[in-house]
Amino acid sequence: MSIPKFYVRGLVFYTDSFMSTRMKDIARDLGVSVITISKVLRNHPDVGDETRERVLARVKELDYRPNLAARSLVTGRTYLVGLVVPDLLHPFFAEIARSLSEALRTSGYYLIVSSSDEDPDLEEQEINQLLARRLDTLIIASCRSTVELFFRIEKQKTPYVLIDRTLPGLSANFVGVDDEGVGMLATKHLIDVGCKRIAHIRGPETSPGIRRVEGYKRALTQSGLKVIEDYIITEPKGDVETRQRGAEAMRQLLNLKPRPDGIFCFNDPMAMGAMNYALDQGIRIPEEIAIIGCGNLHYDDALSVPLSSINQHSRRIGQEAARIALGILNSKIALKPESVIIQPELIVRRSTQRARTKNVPSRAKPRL
Amino acid sequence: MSIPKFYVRGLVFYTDSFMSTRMKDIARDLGVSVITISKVLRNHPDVGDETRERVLARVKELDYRPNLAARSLVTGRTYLVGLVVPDLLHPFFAEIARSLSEALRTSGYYLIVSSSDEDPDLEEQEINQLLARRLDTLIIASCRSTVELFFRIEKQKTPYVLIDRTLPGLSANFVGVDDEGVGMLATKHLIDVGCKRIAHIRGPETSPGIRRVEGYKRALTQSGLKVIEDYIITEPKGDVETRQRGAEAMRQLLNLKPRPDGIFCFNDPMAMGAMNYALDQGIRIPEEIAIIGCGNLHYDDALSVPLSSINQHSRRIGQEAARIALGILNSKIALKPESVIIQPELIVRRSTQRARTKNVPSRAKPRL
DNA sequence: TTGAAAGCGCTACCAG
DNA sequence: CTGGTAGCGCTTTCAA
Repeated sequence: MSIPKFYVRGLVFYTDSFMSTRMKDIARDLGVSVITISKVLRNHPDVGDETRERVLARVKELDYRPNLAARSLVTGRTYLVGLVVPDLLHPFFAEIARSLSEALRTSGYYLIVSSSDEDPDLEEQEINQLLARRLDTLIIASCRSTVELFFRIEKQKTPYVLIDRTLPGLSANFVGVDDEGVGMLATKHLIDVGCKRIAHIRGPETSPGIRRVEGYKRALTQSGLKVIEDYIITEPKGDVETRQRGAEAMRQLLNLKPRPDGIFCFNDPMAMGAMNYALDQGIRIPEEIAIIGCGNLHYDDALSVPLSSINQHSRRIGQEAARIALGILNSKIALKPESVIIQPELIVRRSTQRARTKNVPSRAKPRL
Repeated sequence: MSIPKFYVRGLVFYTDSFMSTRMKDIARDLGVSVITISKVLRNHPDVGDETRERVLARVKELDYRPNLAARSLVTGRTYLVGLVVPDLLHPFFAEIARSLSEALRTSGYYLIVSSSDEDPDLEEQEINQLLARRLDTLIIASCRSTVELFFRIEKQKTPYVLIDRTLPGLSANFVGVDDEGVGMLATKHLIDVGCKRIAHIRGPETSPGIRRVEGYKRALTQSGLKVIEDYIITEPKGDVETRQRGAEAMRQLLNLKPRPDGIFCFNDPMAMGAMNYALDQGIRIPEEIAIIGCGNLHYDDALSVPLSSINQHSRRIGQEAARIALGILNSKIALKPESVIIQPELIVRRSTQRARTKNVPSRAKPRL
């Protein structure tokens, strides 16, 4: 790189390579100013028709695209929204990523995704990176248990929306399902189908894990059933490697006396793991043990025993998060934090369909 | 914004808000030059220990992070890699995204993902965006059938790696499975378990779809079986809404006389759809019809009839793509395009386990 | 309708 | 070891 700059530029012009085109090059070619090019590219009205035509022609010819990093530097906007999730492979988050990306794209925003692997330190690193890149908004399904990081985000004036998980003591934009409702809905359903000894394989110490347990307990209490702590199995990393954890939890539950006859699992993969383990032990589902999960994943109805579940409406979570994010970005004034709580929906399949059923909502449609 | 700039900056200093910190601010506070700050932040050795300490202290105190957009503008590097896939929800691509992101992160690169929804025009738009952002590399599972777009990428001097799908007439970096091998492996397996009339629900007109058909035909021919065109069902968008398509294809196949007794499906969701439809019609699997898919998705062994499949090693695809991308980024000279062809692996489960089995490789491990 | 001047926040280069 | 000068590619403001 000891070649003087102007010489390099000279080469560009003749060899059509090495460095990429800039507005300056087009301006020189056409004998107009850089500003004019800039205006044309942003559809600014202050340009004569003929000039505009000529510019567009040359832009097309060179397949020119303005450098967005340079633009960002001036405008302070990156048109980039960051999404931080614990695990992209988890269909729940993949679906959110998908709907979010779709919704943002129509407004010209792009999504940059990162995975925290359910590790609070990694999450912090990722968020630091995203902050350094000056993203316009962050959308976060956080695995942190303290609010300090979020205060730091606020200090940088980067708007953010929490999804799926809230933090106590944090007044922020939030979109998620009513998790206590999830716990109640699932547990009440097990009670309705005649289960007497209902266990819960719970999730991690994030808000969904905590609230679903609360809902579970509340449903039991309301129906006059006792909460038995042995029936609550804790699986620390609820959204990672869940099938093995579900199986292990089921192993523990099967050793209890009396054995539970209904299990509400934190999520579907966990329920799948638990169910397979039980089936492998020769236990009949739902006759001996009824099982319900959460997430309503798309393969639930193709399982060896189709799995009852709670629909969390992940698609809507992404859409609502996008709506809030765009609202903030289009508003010149600071908006009050908004909370969108989505109501869960019970989906009944065979894994909870027992003889003594009463009060069961209409069946899920036959598969396909 | 009619407040004079210096006044605004003055406010910053006292109110700790409104605009974000810059190197200039820290330099002023400490009475050193901006350059010194920059050097400290990039671990440049040319800084005295005491100065370095003071800078780091202030940086920490202010929770300062350099503006990466500004840095990019100077260095010409964004430390951003773009991934373009047809569908993030598809576990195959989600897994690739995951492993890719993991591998890149350890070298300081970040991943920006976009979904093309299996739409060539959308894919082009997405790629244009990514090019405008001057990403350091692009990783693309393309749904395009012409190479013109890729020549344009090459003109911008943006290195790229194709994954999963190649294009005829394009000499580019590529990582993917040996798709003809996939077709042969699956079809041969069906032949080995005694199937005589083997159908194929094929994928789209991208290289995996095309090559798998070729492998299917070749396996038939090699075993002295005739290729019957009616037994090949075409499903245009193979990686989108696949279950419905699988079911529909199965409906067509069941109407044929004689009915096929073995089906190789382009991917697992399609196989799931096909299998469920057949089961709902009262057909016994694998006794009446054996089914094999491709992808070896994580729920395959929990299905009502556990699904035989071909493992495509998506994790490795991500890792290899990352390796190639990093190789390009760390090399000062232009490298020759590299091709990594991963060998597929047969996973046998119940959906192809028939009485007349011969020559069947060892069973998949019992679930969990 | 057009464009000159100024500057976004940072780093490369080279002189001291 | 330190820092001044110059400039990355673009937009903003305002004058012509």
